[in-house]
Amino acid sequence: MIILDYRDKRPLYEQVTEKLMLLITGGALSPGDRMPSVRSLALDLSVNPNTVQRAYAQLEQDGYLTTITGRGNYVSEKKLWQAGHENALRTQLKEVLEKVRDGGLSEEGARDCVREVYEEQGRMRS
Amino acid sequence: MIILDYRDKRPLYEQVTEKLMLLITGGALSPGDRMPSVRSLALDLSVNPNTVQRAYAQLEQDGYLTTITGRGNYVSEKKLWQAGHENALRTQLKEVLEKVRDGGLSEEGARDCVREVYEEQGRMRS
DNA sequence: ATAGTGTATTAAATGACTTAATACACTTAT
DNA sequence: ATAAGTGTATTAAGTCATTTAATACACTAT
Repeated sequence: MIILDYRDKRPLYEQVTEKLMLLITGGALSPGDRMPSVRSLALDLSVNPNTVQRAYAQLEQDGYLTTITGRGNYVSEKKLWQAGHENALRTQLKEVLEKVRDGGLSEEGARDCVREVYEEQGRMRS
Repeated sequence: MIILDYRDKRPLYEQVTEKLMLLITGGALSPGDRMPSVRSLALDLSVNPNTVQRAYAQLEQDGYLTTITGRGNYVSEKKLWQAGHENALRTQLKEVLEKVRDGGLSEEGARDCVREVYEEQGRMRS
């Protein structure tokens, strides 16, 4: 379900959080779907239950999951995370744009990057 | 000369490296200019000399500084870092673009962000 | 010679992350 | 009711990168 990258400098719980989020927003997991239990996912990833717990807690905080004690974690309705997700993406992009803009990259240069990256997506679909 | 942000999660040496780099690429420091000594900058920033040394070493590695043992660190000629700098900015931007693209942000959404951020720059100039 | 450079090394302190071992309350199925 | 499986919380220990501290050495300029 998930593959962890131990060369990545980011903490494990952050990787788990991000990958699960992508499975949800990408539609691989649908609203109402039950998530694997904290313990079982920890076993799958060869990771401590606390680490998975931390990821689940973050995902619930951000509206992607709804937790029911004793039952499990369930993917939330789209309306609960859609807006926040879109906003987070834009904020993330803008922060880097401000950084590279201050670093001297021209608006044209930035547009080039956008074009290249989204052309790349086109190739992936074919 | 530099103000450190202790709320920033990134290590100090990384902040110092980035800020000095911006002073160089931004033209506040010109090729040939002598940098403050490792010890004096460390005093200025209330930071350990090792931390400054690490920043200087990174800047030399990336071509922004030329080090002469016993004399000091000097801002390198533009040709030594110009290309690498431009490339680093593009790579940095592209990595985030791929991330938000995979997260579901449309190409139009990305273009909006570019427009907004560079409009912001226009306002700063006035 | 003396003072100021960059550089290197070793030791200790700090803090975030991770693992480990439990424990408890709740829900479901038997 | 009992047992198994949930989420949740706590405490302790270990790991690792970062940072500080204290030196030491080679080089350069005055």
